[in-house]
Amino acid sequence: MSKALLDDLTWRGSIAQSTDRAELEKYLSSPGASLYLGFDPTAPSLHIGNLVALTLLRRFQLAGYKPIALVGGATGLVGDPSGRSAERSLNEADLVADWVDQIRKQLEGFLDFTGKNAAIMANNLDWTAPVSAIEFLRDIGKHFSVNQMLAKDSVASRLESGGISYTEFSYQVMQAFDYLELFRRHNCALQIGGSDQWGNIVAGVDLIRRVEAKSAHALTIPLLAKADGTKFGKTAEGAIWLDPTMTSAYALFQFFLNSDDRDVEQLLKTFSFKSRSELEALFESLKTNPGAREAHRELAREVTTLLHGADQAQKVEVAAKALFGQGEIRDLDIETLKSSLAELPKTRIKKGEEIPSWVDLVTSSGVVESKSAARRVIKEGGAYLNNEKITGEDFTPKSSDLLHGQFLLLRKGKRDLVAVEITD
RNA sequence: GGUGGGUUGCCCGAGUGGCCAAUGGGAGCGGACUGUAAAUCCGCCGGCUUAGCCUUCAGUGGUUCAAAUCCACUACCCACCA
Repeated sequence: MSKALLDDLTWRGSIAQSTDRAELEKYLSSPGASLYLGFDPTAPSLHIGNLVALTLLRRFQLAGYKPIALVGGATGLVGDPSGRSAERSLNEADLVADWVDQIRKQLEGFLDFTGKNAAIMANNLDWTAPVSAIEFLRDIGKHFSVNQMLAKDSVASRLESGGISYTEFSYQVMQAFDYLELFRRHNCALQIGGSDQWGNIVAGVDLIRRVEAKSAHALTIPLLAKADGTKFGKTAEGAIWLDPTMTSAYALFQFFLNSDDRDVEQLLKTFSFKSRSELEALFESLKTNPGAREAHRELAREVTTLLHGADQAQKVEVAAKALFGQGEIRDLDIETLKSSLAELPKTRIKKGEEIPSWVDLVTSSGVVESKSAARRVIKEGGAYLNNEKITGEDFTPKSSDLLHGQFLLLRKGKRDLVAVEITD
């Protein structure tokens, strides 16, 4: 069981580093083995990058292990220096508390809290807040060597680039304390995380060995690297969020559908719960018939379904098909059109008001930043009304251009769509 | 504390009185090709009531017909010296 899982993870490229593999297998073979993964509240939602490790946690639960999802109500107040070239600015405590709630809800949707290996939700503020500074320094701090702390990547790189505050320097101790606490409370002896968390995780492994004289384990998953060298999950508009009010299901679907061919295999291995043979069939299709983008579509479909449900996933896929239409947009019946446009950003015009000129319409739709930019795009042939290229600057849409008398579909370039709706 | 250097458009970085909305590169955007991909090629890339006008080169004030470029002060950064 444990070996099969680890072999599968290895095939997926989901193991960056681990503590002794044989020992880890042994632990995973023991009854009731559990593992934990922590997230700090640094925003009101998790983002797609967080989903990498979260997916891994879910795999473990599906394989029969007990997952513990930890939200860093305490560590989020301090700030993790890992992967950061400069000091973080501290967030207000009540803001962080609010984010903890939001993230907790997202995590709850991702794991199963029933059954014999029901997931556990934890917040490190629960055990960190009651500890006094003196207790912390005597009981925990005493087990840490500053020499070793300084050697950690997260600290060493910061010492070279402008320094680090005592606050962030202490972060690894707090995370180690978390691991110790979960070890004590739930007998949890495996912590997983992104590969940037290795240093923080082994700090906990060391602490458990020193305090409890027991061995605990660490497993990290590689940070996703894109073929073009840019960071996964970031777009020009910002991060891809799991919260549908921050990144719509439609945008999420499009994000994955538009993946670089070279990245699709790794993305499927990372996020998909399909079997190895199913995935290999998709990789084959990617090679032999890349234009069909079957693998991209499955990827987009599966992630969207996982995060927003099958209904939503189905809807946005149908919408995308209709809007990028093989078919004629005017032929869509009103219901299909309406539900498709519902997935897009919207601009409204009051009924009875004149339809603005083409330049103004493109500007107010928000696909460009200024009128000058709108003029440029129009002149360059990048502005489309109802999927038809319109290059005339002095053009003004007429009421006969309205789809079903109340909608216009604007497009900038190949994929930037906006709906214009005439409202009462 | 002393001396010297720097602060330019999203980023890097040229420009040392007019020809500067400002060279070049990157990012971004549009087009062509294709597959809502990549690569490549072409174009764009401060704003506006767009053949013209307006506002930008850390900030403030000054010199000049004319300043990103000269002067003064302020703020921040860097280097060498103590």
